[in-house]
Amino acid sequence: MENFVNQSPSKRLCISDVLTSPRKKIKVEYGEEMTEEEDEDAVLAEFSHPVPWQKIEAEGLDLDYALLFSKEEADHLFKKLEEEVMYSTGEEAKVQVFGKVYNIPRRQATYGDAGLSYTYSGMKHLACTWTPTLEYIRDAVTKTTGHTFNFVLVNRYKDGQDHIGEHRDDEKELDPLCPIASVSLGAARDFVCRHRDARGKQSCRQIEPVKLKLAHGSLLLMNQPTNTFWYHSLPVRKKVLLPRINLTFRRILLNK
DNA sequence: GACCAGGCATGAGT
DNA sequence: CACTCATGCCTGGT
Repeated sequence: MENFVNQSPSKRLCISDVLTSPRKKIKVEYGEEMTEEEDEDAVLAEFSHPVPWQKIEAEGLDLDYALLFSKEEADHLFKKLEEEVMYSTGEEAKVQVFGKVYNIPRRQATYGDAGLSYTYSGMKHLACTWTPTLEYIRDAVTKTTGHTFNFVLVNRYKDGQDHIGEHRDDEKELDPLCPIASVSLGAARDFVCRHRDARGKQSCRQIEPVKLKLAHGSLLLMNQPTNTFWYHSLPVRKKVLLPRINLTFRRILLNK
């Protein structure tokens, strides 16, 4: 546990904890200065309260972590997603690894702008049209980060047995200028990142893995060039008994 | 018992 | 064409 990144909320905020909002930089301290611009825009104001971001950096790794939703709002969003999201079944829920076909150890769904599709792990997935709750969360992420997204991959882990193995989100069809924004709802889960050169028996480098606990209502931004050099996974955690829903918002390049 | 790292030995993508 | 490498499970260590 000792090499987990310290995510204690009591962490003292400092001047470097600054977020670039769509319109301007917002100081992190509470008792923020409200500008005329924000005053006018109630919708923006809803999510432009100072979010205390935590920057997580290592060689070739650049993450931003924050709590985006209160417990109450996150509870509500989780419940709505449980009602709205329809997950893949049958062939769409299988994956081929080392020549063998398996059912994926989680439930998965793809939503996004009309006509979009996303290919990963050799499978092409057509996006369903956005649900109201997915649009709401997407817009909250956009207001907080200044990035727009046209696609979301939904992963539901029913308990600590459900998981995802080490991989990179390095698909060619992703817009390299846009980070992947990962929203967590439900049970907190460990999230492990490993540098590509520190994997395997004859790994050429000794680089410590970066471990995070992704909390209910949190947002993790995976900035460039993280996905070029670092693999990430959500390992099995036998003691976790409750479900978690993860939304990874992405920008897919058109006409690809 | 929980967790982790390595092996897998086929096949798709570049 | 000759590579690289895998969003999975299993096994044997700690």
